[in-house]
Amino acid sequence: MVDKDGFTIAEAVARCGLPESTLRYWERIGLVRPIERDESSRHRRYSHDDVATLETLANLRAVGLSIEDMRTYLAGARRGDEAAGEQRVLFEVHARRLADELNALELRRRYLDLKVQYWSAREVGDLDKAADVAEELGPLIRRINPKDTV
Amino acid sequence: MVDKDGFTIAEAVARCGLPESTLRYWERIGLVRPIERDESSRHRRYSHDDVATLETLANLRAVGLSIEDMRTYLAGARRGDEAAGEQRVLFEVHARRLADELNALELRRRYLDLKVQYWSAREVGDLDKAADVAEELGPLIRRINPKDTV
DNA sequence: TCAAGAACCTGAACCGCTTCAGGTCAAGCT
DNA sequence: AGCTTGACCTGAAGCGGTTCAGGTTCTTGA
Repeated sequence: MVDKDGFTIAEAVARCGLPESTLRYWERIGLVRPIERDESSRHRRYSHDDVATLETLANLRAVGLSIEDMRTYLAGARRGDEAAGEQRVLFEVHARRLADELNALELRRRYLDLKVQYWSAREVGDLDKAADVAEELGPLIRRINPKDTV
Repeated sequence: MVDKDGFTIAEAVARCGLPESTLRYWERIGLVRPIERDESSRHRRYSHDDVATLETLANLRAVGLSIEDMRTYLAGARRGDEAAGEQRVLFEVHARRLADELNALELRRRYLDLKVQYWSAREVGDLDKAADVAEELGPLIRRINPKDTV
């Protein structure tokens, strides 16, 4: 703890919650600008600013933005109010996508619950119940995977 | 429509809803057994059984099973009642995982909604509202990404 | 019957990372 | 000074597919 003029990669990881490998990868592909290096060791030294960016990107990734969308967002954030409309649209699109995913996920959870019940019934040899559950599965499957017509 | 002793890959796709590329990929890695070929053209001909397996796998993939889990499942399904306990556990694990994902997704949706509100406020120059929304974002971010301490 | 276009084929490259192998560097113990 | 341990480095390969390039084969309609 001598100079303290930058965070090590481990410290950056502790702050943004992303794996080291991802930090290196994002730098490699130019999503974040090249990180300064310690003169002697050539190890990365993250600035406060770098870490703030990573924190934001971590959230954006968590909600499902693609690399390209994150690039777009960063560019828009740099332009400020001028790009506010585009930023709003970007987030609206993803909010919408997430709402859809939420519905799909709820169905899938029900499907898995039924699968548990089905194999549970077979486990204890209750074939009547197994048949009942299998019948419940049919209509659900069609809603999960509409192409599945069986 | 001469012989009708098997489905073409396009027909299989229509039934299971998976992309062609995935069908070829799963065959390549041995998740599904090698599909019979038409003698003259070498094109794949899927049996009824093949298609039924693909339909099931499509559902399992949709709910998030890994390739390895799907292999395990197929092996268990072949063993029948004897493996019922293992199958139940497999599905319980995934049902649990999905329930957790559902909670996380709900939080993320709220995060995106706030992001929309934030940029919407900036778009119309309502800085007070933008600041209010930004303040609401803080605690939410900590719940989405606990490592994010800013 | 022959040419065009659709459907299919394979192998390789790409995506967004993660993992692994093999090597460098800094700090602490002996 | 030498040695170990741990953090860090790079480049390459792996994962689960998807996409693309380049080449057959099937179908169809003029």
